[in-house]
Amino acid sequence: MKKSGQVTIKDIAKELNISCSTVSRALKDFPGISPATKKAVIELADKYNYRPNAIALSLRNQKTNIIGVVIPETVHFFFSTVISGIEDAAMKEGYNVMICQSNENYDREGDCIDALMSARVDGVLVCISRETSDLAHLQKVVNDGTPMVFFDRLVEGMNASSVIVDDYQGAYDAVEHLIHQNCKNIVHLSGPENLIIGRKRIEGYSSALEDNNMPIRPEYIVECRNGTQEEAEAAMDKLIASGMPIDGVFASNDMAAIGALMAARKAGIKVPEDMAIIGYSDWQFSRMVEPALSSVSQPGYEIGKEAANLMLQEINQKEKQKSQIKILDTEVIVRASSNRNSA
Amino acid sequence: MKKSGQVTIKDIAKELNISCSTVSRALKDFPGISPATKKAVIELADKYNYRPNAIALSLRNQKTNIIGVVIPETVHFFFSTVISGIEDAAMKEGYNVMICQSNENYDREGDCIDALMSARVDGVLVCISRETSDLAHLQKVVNDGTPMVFFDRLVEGMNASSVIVDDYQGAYDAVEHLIHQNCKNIVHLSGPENLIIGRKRIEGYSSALEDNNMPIRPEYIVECRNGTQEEAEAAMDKLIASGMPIDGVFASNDMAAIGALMAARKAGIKVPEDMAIIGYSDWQFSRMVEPALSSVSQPGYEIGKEAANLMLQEINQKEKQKSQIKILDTEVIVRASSNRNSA
DNA sequence: TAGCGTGTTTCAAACGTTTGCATTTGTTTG
DNA sequence: CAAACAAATGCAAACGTTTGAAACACGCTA
Repeated sequence: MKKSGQVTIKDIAKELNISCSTVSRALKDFPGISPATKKAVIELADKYNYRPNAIALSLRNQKTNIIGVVIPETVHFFFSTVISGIEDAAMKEGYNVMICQSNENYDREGDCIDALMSARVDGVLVCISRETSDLAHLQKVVNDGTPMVFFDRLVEGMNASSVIVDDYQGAYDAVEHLIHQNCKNIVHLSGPENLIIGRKRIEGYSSALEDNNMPIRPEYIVECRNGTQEEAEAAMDKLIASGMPIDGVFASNDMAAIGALMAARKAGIKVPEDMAIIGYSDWQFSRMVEPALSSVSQPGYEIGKEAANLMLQEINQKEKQKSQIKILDTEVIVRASSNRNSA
Repeated sequence: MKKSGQVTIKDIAKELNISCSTVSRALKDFPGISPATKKAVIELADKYNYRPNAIALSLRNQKTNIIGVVIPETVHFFFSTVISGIEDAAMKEGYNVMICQSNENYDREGDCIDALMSARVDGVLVCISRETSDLAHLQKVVNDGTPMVFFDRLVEGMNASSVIVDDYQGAYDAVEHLIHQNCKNIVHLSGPENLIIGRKRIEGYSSALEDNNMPIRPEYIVECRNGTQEEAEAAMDKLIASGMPIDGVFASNDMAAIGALMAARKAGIKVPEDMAIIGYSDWQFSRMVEPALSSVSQPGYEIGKEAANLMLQEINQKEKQKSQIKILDTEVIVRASSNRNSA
């Protein structure tokens, strides 16, 4: 018996006075091992709770069966849902997942990448941080021949696949919904504009107005970089105070939408009667606020699952395929905050 | 130049016509390497973006610098907050984190443990699933000499430390708060009773009543195993329909509290005037419902941080210390749903 | 010239596993 | 009885890194 640590093939070999090769083959049910030996090995392995050393295997096979994930924050409902999807898809194929959070910080994103590359993960799934515009650290990854897949936030000009939602269409649908609710002056609380995701939503917002013969007013597009409730609330306070006849708000995330809700409440503006509000992401709490918040739902779990599967596919084929973009559909969830029909 | 994959010490050695040992020592700034060699090695390593192979290091050092985490679900606000705390504490000490979610499932918890042990993580942090009562799979971990620390959900009878919140006190404080709000008939929507955590809350609930000379009525303690809104709502529907004069609810989690809120709303019972409600965990959305939900806040980030630090401490000392239990304080956050003073 | 010291470098083993090839055993056949 | 064969097992190298010990080249002294 060993004093500490897990048993190895060596330990078993020594105890049975046979060689490592034999033990290895016995455990994998190779032909050419006598039934007696096989039995003895398996019994001992079982008794000592033998588990193959994944480290040694990784070194020999040049393959860790780990996929790395770089994510802005784990603590957001959407992202943790994505992780859940990744986890399930990976585990199903015998892969483990190593997660690093960048905290939306460029430098830390670099550290995460370094750590994962050092760990020799078989591939990395990344959702770039808000701060990231220089892609050198990511370019190194593909240069080293490590598969990479982006999720949620599209990254262009790089030979890597992406799994995203149709942000343009989601925004378009949300704004059109507001128009159908008879909104005439719709404000867009936008996300950071350096993310393609944010620009797509602005485009969707603009197109929906255009297609419905409504003017696009630049002063109605307000950037909320951090996407916090406070930020959005302050922005709305200002808009309301300015006397603009706002009767609709499309926020680029649910926190911002709640901020708008709070601002409206403070100003005595009735939601949805005087102002219809819709958010983005359909966070868990969205249905619980009063009035329940309409939102554009993004299929977080599916994004994670699709991204992981795309990754596994790339890992398993030797030749690098052309990178692809997988676009998942969003869905407008109409709740009380924008529903004037039943009001 | 290599065709693919990351460069190794060998590649550098070959290109400079020196031995691996020299390269290794040059990179670590060992004495006894000529300045010229040192310079050449470092330059080449830099040029090729050399990163030490953590796998090889792990194998040699018998140490992976990875800590494993087994968590019921990543997609809950509380748990993702814990993960965030673990991540930060680990990263600060140069450790990576490998996360497996058990989905509150016993078998899958076993698979997670197996995967992590196979990966030879230096220690595991675990929050056992609701289903877990047999501890054999965890016992194997400590038998193998791998440090283990439990968090959030206490596990007794095992030589491992735990980081938990003072659930007894949290429940006690919550119930006493309701009593101070003049509640006379307080219901407890309890969690699953096989978790110590659930029992502690029942004890806290009971003690608070006792200490205030109020009767403990078994029919006022209703188990909500799954902790979902629907389950709690149904339970409350039944209690309300039975005609019991309930004027206070202490729920063992915020979802259940929301369920109670919904049931009250349906029944035309005013909150907090006719019924004061307080939840547990202080989820992010708790402050956003209407009326804003009172709750017992648990320091998720601190739990993660403390657990990780305890783990790192255990990893770094050769001799196994006596295991300890670290208890973090909860805090009653009073909001509209239980505040009758300003109402 | 042998001996010594110093500064620089290489050798070899180890970590745990797999696997092509070689070797050992035991049995059968010509 | 020797040769041929099959069955069972062992050897050794490889994956990338570190590190104690050994080796080398040099100049200096006795």
